[in-house]
Formats: sequence, C-alpha cells, structure tokens
Amino acid sequence: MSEQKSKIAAGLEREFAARGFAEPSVEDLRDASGVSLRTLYKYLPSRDEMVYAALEHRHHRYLAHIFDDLEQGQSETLNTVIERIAEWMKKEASHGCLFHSAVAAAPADDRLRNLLIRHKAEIADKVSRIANLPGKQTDIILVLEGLTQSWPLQGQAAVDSAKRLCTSIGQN
Amino acid sequence: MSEQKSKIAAGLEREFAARGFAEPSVEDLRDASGVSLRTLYKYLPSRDEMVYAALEHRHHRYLAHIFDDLEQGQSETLNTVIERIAEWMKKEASHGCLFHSAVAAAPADDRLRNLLIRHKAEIADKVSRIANLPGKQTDIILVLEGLTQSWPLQGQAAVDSAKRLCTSIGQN
DNA sequence: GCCTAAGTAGAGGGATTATTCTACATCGTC
DNA sequence: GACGATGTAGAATAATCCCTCTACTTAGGC
Repeated sequence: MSEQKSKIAAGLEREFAARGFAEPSVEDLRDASGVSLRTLYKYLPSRDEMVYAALEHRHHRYLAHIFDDLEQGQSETLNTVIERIAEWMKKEASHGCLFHSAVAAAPADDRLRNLLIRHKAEIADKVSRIANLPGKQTDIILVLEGLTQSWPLQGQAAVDSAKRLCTSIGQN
Repeated sequence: MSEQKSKIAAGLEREFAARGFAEPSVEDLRDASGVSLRTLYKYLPSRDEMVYAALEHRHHRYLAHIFDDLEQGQSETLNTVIERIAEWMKKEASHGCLFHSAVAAAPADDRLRNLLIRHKAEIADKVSRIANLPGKQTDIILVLEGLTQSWPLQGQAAVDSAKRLCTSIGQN
C-alpha cells in the first residue's frame, strides 16, 4: 500500500466511522480523503473499493491498538485487552464495531462479509493464544463481542461485566 | 395500528431483514408490502417512516417469540431464553440484530437510536425480572448481545458458550 | 529548459432515487 | 344503482447519485 493510498484510506475510515456507510456521497468521501476526485478514483476505482480500503485500514489500526506491547500469558492479560477495547470504543467507535456496520449496510456483499470474518477470526486467534486459553475461543469472542455491542448502551458497567464474566472462563 | 398498516409493516420488516436498510428502493418496498405506492405512502408518508414501522413490528414479534409462555423464576429460565434467541437467529435474523443494523445504516438518526435503546432496555428488564436476577442486568445484556452478535460467526458453539457463561452469573 | 508523471478543479452524463400526481377500478352502504 | 372511501397502476418530477472526462498546474530528473 503506497504512502498516498493509506493517507486516503485514513480519511475514508474517519468519514465512514462518523457518518456510516450509506450516507456519505463520493463527493463527501473526496473531501474526507483530502485529494481530488480523479486521484481518489485512481487509487480506489469504485465506491465499494473505498469501503474495503477504509476497513483494511481500520483493521490494522485496531490490531495495533489492542495488541501492541501486550505481555503474554499474564493472568491480567485478558483484563488489559478488555480495557484497551473500552479505550478504543471511547475514542474511536462510539457507535459500535465498524465491520458490523459495513456488513449491516450491505448484507449481500460477500467480500465485505469475508472481511468481517477474517477480522474477527484474527482477533479471536490472537487473544486466545496470548491469554493462554486455547480451548476457550468462542467464550472469549462472545464476551468481547458482547462488550463492544453493549458498551454504547451501558458504558463502564459493560466493562465491569466483561471482566467479571472473564474470570469464570479460565475456571473450567 | 390498523389491520392494513401492520400487514404493510410485516412485509417491510421481511424486506429490510433480507436486504438491509440501504439497498431496497421504495419500489422494492412497495412490492414487499403488497400494496400500491399511493397506499404505502398514505400509511407511511416517507421512507424513514417505513423503517420505523418495520422495526416496531419487529420489536413486538421478538418480544412475543422470547417471552410467550415463559415460566418465571425457574433455574433454567435463562437457558430457555438463550435457546429461544438461538431459534430466532436461525429462523429470522441470520445477519444479526435488525435494530443494530438500522442504526448502523443511519448513525445520525436519533429517533432510530432511541428505538434501539428502548428495545434493548425492555428486553433487559423483562429478562432480569423473569429470571430473578435483578442486580445482574448488565451481565445478562452482555451475554445476550454477545450471543446475537457472535452467532452468525460461530453458530451453535456460541449458544453453548452463552449457557456456560450464564451459570456464573448467579453465583456471586 | 524541457518532459514525464501525478496532481487539482470542476463540468457533465447517465442512471437511479424518493415523492407526488393523474386516471381508473373496486366495494360495501344507503 | 349511485356514491364516497379506498384501493391500483404507473407516469412525471426534481434531486441526487456514481463515475468519467477535459483542461490546467505542479514538481522533480536529465
């Protein structure tokens, strides 16, 4: 991914996150990406491509935010992940997961759905390995999905619930 | 709500559930509702109103599906709720919660967001009262949200996880 | 100083959109 | 059998959409 393409993708990600995937017109996306319409279409030759590029960019930023400098195998590793997710929600995703939003906006788009699946699978894999709970992938996903989904409604209380529920995962 | 209006709403709900909120044109919605364009606009004078009516209809059907003939206070009540949610997902919501989809498609619409909040609050209230766990609302919501959100990705494994996690809610 | 590559600004095409409007059909009731 | 309410079918409108295109500018390498 070239310098400029990722700069464009960053702007697109911000716009889609703020206004959803249906509302912004291509002209809005041009303004958000900070380049001309011609350049925008040169790097991303259709509106769909703009969506994909934004999500790709999101994916990398999210992984970096959750996993950078995360110590493996500590007993509080899972709590740290939960806190970092809460941070992320507060700063970046007050409306919930951007991947789910994208799929919700276009349920027929298989490429989009695959992006969502790979995104979630990579997170689940990384978390279960780093927290030393290899058999508990589905439990972990359920709690983390529940957290991102209920945080917009419940705020900090959701974080506390997630931590409480996680203590029971390791216990059987 | 008149006879015909709820017949229209039922058709709209089906269409939005199948194709999302952005894709279907008003002509598609006309076909799905089974009436003429003029009649459709008579009962629901804008496309937004069609969305609201569809969600209202969904809300009532969902509550009926989850709570009809549900025995209060049994120890397996929560498990029954989980199983009914799984049933619902399988039959009706293979793409996830329709309310979240609607909000995702139009994040700026406050009326839509309020509909989502009231929908979730009513469920949380009903479940916590019927399962005799009045202090555990946020735990319950988190698990149920996690279930609906991870079911499209994990299927039956998500149901098992939800049940397992629920056993730990009552225990402290 | 010229040339190529890569950018900007912005007009416009062609398709689709939500909504309104006209003209006609049906049906129960008096 | 006439009438008013309520329906249908579908054309018309005005706006908006995604995308392409032309014409002009900038910047760096030889």
